[in-house]
Amino acid sequence: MGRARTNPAPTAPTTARGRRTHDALIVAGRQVIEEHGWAGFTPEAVTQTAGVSYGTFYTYFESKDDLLRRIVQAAADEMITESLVPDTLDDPYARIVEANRRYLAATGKAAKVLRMVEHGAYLDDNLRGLLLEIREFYVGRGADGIRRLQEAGLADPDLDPRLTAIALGGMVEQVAVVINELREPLDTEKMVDHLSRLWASAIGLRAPGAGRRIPA
Amino acid sequence: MGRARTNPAPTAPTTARGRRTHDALIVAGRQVIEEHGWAGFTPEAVTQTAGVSYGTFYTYFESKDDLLRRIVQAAADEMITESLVPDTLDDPYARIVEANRRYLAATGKAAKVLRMVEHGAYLDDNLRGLLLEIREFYVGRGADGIRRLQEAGLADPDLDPRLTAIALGGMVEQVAVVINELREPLDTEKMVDHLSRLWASAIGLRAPGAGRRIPA
Amino acid sequence: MGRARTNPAPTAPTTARGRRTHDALIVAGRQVIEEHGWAGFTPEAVTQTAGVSYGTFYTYFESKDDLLRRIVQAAADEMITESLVPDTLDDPYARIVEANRRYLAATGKAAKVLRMVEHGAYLDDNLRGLLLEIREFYVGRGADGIRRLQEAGLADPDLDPRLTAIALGGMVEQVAVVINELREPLDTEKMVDHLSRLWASAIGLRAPGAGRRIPA
Amino acid sequence: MGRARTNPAPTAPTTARGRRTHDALIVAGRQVIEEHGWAGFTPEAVTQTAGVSYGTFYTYFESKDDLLRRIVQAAADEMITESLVPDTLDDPYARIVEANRRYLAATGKAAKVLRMVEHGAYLDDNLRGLLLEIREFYVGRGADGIRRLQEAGLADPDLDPRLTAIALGGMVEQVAVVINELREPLDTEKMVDHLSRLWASAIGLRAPGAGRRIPA
DNA sequence: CATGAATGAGTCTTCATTCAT
DNA sequence: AATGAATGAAGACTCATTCAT
Repeated sequence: MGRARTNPAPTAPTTARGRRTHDALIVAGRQVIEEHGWAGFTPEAVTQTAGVSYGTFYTYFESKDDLLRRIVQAAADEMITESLVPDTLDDPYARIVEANRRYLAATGKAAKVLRMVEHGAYLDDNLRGLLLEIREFYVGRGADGIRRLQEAGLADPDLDPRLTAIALGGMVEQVAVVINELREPLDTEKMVDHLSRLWASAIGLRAPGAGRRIPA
Repeated sequence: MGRARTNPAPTAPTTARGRRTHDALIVAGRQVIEEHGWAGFTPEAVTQTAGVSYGTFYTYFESKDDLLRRIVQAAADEMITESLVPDTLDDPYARIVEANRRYLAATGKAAKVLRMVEHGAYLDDNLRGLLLEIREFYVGRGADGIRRLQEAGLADPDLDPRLTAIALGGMVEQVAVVINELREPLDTEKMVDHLSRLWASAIGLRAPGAGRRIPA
Repeated sequence: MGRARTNPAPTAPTTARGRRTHDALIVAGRQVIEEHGWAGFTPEAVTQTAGVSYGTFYTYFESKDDLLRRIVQAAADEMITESLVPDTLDDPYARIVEANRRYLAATGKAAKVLRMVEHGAYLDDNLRGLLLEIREFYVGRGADGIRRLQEAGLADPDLDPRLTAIALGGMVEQVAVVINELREPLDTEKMVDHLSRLWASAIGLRAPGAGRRIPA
Repeated sequence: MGRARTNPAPTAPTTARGRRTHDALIVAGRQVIEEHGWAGFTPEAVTQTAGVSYGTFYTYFESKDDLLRRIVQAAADEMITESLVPDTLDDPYARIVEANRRYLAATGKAAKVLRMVEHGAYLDDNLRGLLLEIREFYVGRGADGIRRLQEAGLADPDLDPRLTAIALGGMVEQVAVVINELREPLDTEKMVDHLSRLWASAIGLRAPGAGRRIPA
């Protein structure tokens, strides 16, 4: 982390055994960081969990941060994949519900790592970039959705789609944090319901035909 | 070896000089943590910034964590004080606007420390407690406001006040983070407007007499 | 901050090199404590004496006290082993002479460490325990010997074996201190002779057949 | 303790107030060392116990060791004074009993400090000198007594008075340690009786007229 | 490739002593 | 004289990284 490096730069593993060790380290790294947090995330702990020797760590990773970045990247990919709402779902409100449900679920698995890593984000530009990418994915998706609804006359046209997406996305994100980390005992399904109704009301979502704004 | 602590337990300074040094250390501590983050927050950095010798740190603080707690406590107090909305403000929507404006402003000054410290919250119960207290203040205040509006027939009675406060409070909190840390160039006043409109619409806030409260 | 220990808990070395370093540290530790006393016994001094880097200390020992305990344990074992009087020696007086001679000799090698460590004994329960064990070994052995002589009608039956062993054992112990530490120039062999005669007379040891046991 | 000194050398207090403070510090020092041991013996603790400010310490004492020396000197004087056996006591055995009783008693009050200080004796020549002086007092007195008894035909003439005094004096000294520090629950009066009988038997003390060696 | 020992700068904390008031 | 704040060298321990085998 800032020392000049004289070590051979790790190369992509060429043998099957190498691949296995490499992957085992990533899995172990994630497990360690989830179970013991940032402070417990040491090469020693990771290699021990992976069942390999200490030195092997630097055969595959340039540094602790290198492994961390890979873990975060994997967690981010996973989270985004799991958050995708199928195109087949047409009803706007149903899409909101589904997006929220999936976000809270995805978050339960991957966001632990992401949150834990946020501290590091103040120091490492690569990590900061990764986190921004994830955020951008959600904000962009939210903004697109809102814009489409506005164009369809289903949402308040005075709202700036991006600002609105940042705000409402933040709402869901923060609730995920509360659920997953502060362990306030919340009923997830009830929360999904509230989040969705709040989101819909906030943008003035109107059912195409009906007078009722929000389905009871 | 289990040696008992023999060092003077820090006491409140009795002389003016002592008071000055003590305060300088708290100021320096906050500055250091804001500029260099948790990782840069060392007794050495703090004393150097304050222009005193290393040992002086322990004249006033039991430990690094002791200072940290005081800084966080001060930041929390400051933040909450600055967030209070005057009782003289009666109009519900105006209160929402004011609360949001103040929150974003307070956050700009104090939340930097709080955010930076959140990582520590995974480890230290005192800090975690402090952060939870702050959150509880905002959640409680939000929930009370919503409940009152519901009782006055001005807000959607189907919403659980606490869940709603957590969600909408989270929205504002997260936006504050985005503004203050990720430095996405956002127009704060415009954001206050959006947050307030979203919050109001979300809970279905209705002007007592008029048909629609939110300006089109 | 209550960070959990993340450093590798020292394990027994698995390689020859590791064994060598480990042993070198123990040897160096004993040397340091003998030459510079408790106050000079620092990880830095020990590693420098052993010719390894500072950090290596903690590869093998959990703490300074950990090494200290091992040194003391080794010294204690060594001392007790060297103090054993062969069972083949039958004559009671000859056994007393032999025990004293061996004690003074053993003490010359090991007691330096033990004495130096006594100060620590006021603080650390493990060390205190070790020292008590050693004392108990000698007191127990002495008391047994006296009891047997009493039963054989060879020693004053009015003496409490344990009290007597504590007293006479203390005599030999203290003389060892004087010889080894205060460096009063004493003729060891002459001292052994005196100690043995005093011990024998004190318990009223009588040769089975003869009138007086102690040579005039 | 080895640093060049630039402080004004403390002078003997001239005012009554100064005298009082000076004495209070010595008393407090002894109390601290007895209650909290060597490790707790800090200028801070001493001044606090004496109820004066930290800096006052160096008004009266050059250093921590300076105070320590004065404490030890006082304890030594006290111990020796209390150990004196009145000249009016004529009977040799009674004198032995009295000397042992007084030694154990004196030791209970003063030896705590002395023992605790022995560690320092390895470092500081002044202290070592003080301890040697005390020892010499007892050894000399013991040797004189033995010599007189030998000259009176009451003790084994083959014993070297000095070696014997060292040995038997060591016996009593060590027993005092056991009683006072290791807190083996021993009946002091019974121990005095044993020590005296052992001492008398050891030197072959004979009652002037009688055949019995040791009075029952 | 794997192993595990070695490295040493860095961290927090202590405390005898000095100094300004 | 007294006060109590200031000093800073030194101590124990950590841990990311390197290296010999």
